[in-house]
Amino acid sequence: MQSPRAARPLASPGSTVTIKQLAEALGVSITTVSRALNGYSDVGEATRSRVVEAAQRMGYRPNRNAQRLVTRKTHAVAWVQADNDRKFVDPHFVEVMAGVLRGARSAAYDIVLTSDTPEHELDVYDRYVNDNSVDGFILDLPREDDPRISYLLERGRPFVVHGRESRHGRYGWVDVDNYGNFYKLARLMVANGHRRIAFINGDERYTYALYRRRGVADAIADLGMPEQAVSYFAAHHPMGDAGLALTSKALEDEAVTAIIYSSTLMAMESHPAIQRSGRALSVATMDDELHYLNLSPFGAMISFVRSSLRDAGVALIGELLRQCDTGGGPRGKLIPSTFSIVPGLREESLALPLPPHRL
Amino acid sequence: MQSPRAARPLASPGSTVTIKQLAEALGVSITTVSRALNGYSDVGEATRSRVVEAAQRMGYRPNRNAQRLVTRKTHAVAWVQADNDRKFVDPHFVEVMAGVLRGARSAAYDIVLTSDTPEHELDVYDRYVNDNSVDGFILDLPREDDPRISYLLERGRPFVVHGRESRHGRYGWVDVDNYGNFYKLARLMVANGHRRIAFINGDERYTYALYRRRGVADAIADLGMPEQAVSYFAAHHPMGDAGLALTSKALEDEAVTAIIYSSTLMAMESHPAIQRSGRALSVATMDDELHYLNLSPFGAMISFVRSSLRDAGVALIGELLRQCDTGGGPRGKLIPSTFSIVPGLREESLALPLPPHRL
DNA sequence: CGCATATGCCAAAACGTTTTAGTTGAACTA
DNA sequence: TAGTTCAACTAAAACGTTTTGGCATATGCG
Repeated sequence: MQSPRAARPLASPGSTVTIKQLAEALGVSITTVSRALNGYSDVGEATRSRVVEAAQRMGYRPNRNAQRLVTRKTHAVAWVQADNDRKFVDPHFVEVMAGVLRGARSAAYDIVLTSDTPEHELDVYDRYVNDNSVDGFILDLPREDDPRISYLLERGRPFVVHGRESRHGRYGWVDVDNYGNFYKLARLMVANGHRRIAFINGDERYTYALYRRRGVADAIADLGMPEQAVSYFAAHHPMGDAGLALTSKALEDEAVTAIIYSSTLMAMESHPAIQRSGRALSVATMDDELHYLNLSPFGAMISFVRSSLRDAGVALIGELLRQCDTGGGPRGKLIPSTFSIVPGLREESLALPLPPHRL
Repeated sequence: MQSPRAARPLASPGSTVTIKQLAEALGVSITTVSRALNGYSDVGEATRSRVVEAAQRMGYRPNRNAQRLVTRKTHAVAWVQADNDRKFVDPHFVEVMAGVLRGARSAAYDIVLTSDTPEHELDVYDRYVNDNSVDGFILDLPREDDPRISYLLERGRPFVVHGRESRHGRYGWVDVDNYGNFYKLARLMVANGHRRIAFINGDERYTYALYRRRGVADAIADLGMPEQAVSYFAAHHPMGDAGLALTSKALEDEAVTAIIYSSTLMAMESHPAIQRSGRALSVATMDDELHYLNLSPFGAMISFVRSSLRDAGVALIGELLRQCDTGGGPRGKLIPSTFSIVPGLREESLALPLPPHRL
C-alpha cells in the first residue's frame, strides 16, 4: 500500500535550501545556478549538469513566491464557485473539475478554488486581478450579459467560459451545442408522432437552459406545429426533488406522450413515477456522463444525447493556458455530442440538417 | 538548453498601484503606509485615515506574492485530490468541499486544488512543502498507516485529516464515528430479530470502511452471534453499479433478511432490485446528506444514520486554520450523527451504551 | 600577431512587500 | 534644568528569485 519512493529525494525536515546556498555549495554564482536550471544556453554543459545534480541532491525548490514576484506569472488560475446552495452542490461541477485538474497538472498549473460573496459577485475577481494571485479565470454557468465577462474583458485578463452568452464579443469558451441538441431531440419526438411534449428544463436564468429551450421552441415552430405542442417547465435547480415535482405536474396533462429532460438526474429520479403512471411515454434527456451514475438500467428506456463534461474540463483549462502561456487571442471550442436512441424509435430525423442557429 | 524564456522587461508599467506610489502621493514613507494599513499602533490617527482613504481611492491592493515572500505565510491551503477515476468522481467530495470553501472564505484563505500523480503520491506534497505554495494541507480518505500523514508529521507542517487512522499519534482530524454508527446499526438489526444480515461496505482499503466493518463485526460478536450471521461485501468504490451488483450477490442467500449499506448511493440504486425480489428486507444505510439527493421517497423504507459532510468540511478548515494561525497543537473533532429509523422497527437498542472502542 | 567573436560566467539591480532599528521632537518627571 | 519617556514617523535591510549588462578567457580568421 505504501507508494513507491519518489525519484527525487524528499527534502530533509526543517531545511529549505535556497538558490544562494546552492550556489555557494557549488562555488558558482547565483546567476549561473538560475540560468542553468532554467535552460539558458549560456551555461557550460559541465556546469549545468553539476548544478542540476546538486539541486536534485540537496532538494532545492525555487521559492514559488519569489518567482511569482519577479516574473509576474503565478502559474495558477482561479475557479470561483458561486456560493448559493443551489449551484454549489451541483454534481456536474465535480465532473468538469476532474477534467480541469487533469489538464492543469500536466501543465504544472494550480487551481485556486474559492467562493464568492453572493451579493458582491465581482469582488473576488477584482481582488485576484489586482493582487496578482492568479494568471486567469475559469467561469462556469454564464448568464446572459454576464457581469463577470464584462469585468474580465474590461481588465484584459485571460479567462475562459464554460458555456456561452450572446451579449459580448470575443472571449474564450468551451461549450456543447445546447440549442442544436435540443432542437434535434424535439424534432425526434415530433418525427415519432408525438404531438404533446413536456420539456423539463434547468434554471433558465443560465444560458445553457435558455438555449435549450430555444432549440425546442424553434424546432416546434419550424415543423409547423402549434406552440402548445410543448409545455415548458423550468427547475430552479436541477437537483433535489425538482425533477420529480415537475414530472408530476407534466403528467397531469393526459395528452402528454413524451418528456424531454434537461438533465439525467431529473430523468432518473422521475423514472419510478413514470413507470407507476402506466403510460407509454417516450423519454429523452441530456447525459453529461456523470461518472458515478450508472445509466445502464436506463439504456433501453431513455434516449440520450451525450457529451462529456470531463472533456469540457480538459478543453477549458487547455484554452485558458493557451491564452496565458502564448498570449494568444481567445478561441471557442464546441464539445461534440452523440445520440443514443432507445430501440424502436425512428431516428432518421437526427441526420437532417439544422437551420442556421438563431441564438 | 531548449527554450530560453522570452526576455521581458522587469519594470512592466503596470496599471496596478504599489505601496511606493501610494506613499509618494501621500508624502509619507512606505513604512508608514504599511503600518497604517496593517493596523499598527505607532501611526497617528489622522495619518492612518488619510492612508486608508487614499488606498481605497487609488485602488491599492498589496501584491500577494511580495507579501507571501516576506511573511512566509500564503493564506492558502492545499487539497490534493487523488487522480484515480474511482476517488475523484466521488460526489461526496463536492459536499465536503462546499463546507471547506465556506469556512475558507470567511477566514480569507484560498484553497489550492490539485491532483497527485498516482504512482508518486507524495511528490506534490513535497513540492508544496518546499516551495512555499501553501501553509497547510487537507487530507481526505486516509488509509491505515497513511504515508501522507507520516510525511507531513515528519515535516511538521499543519494538516488535518478527514477521517482517522490508528498508526500515527497526534494529528488534527475531523471524523464521524464510523465504528460506533455501524455497531449500532448491526445491533439494531439483531435486536429486531434478524439473524442473517448482509453488509455492503465501501472500499476497505480506506479506514472509514474498515472501521465500519469492525463495528458490525464487534456488534455481532458482543451479542454472542456466530460470525456467519453477517455476510460481508466490499465495493471497490461506492459508485457506479457496485451497489447493485453486490446486492444481487447478497440476495442469492435466501436467508438474508436485512441489508446494511455503507452509502446511500448504493442503497438507492439497489432499491428497485430489492423491491422486485418481493422479499421483506430491512434496509439501513449511512446518509452523508448529499445535497442533491432527494431521499424523501425512501424515508419510509430505509433507516438512516445521518451525518453532515458539509459540517465536516467547515470543521476541517476550522481546525486547519487554527493550527496555521495560532500555531496551536492538533485536535480531533467528532461530527455528530443522528438516527432516523423506519416506522415499525424497535429502536430501544440505539440507546444502549457502546462498549469501549476497540479500533 | 592582432582583432573580432564566441563562450562561460558573474555582480548588481530589480520585483513589492514587511520588519528592524532606529530618529526626531514634545511632553512628562525628578 | 536635565533626564526620561512617549508618540509618530522613517531609512534600510531583509525575503529569494530572475534578468541585465558586462567581463574575462578561449577560439577563429586574415
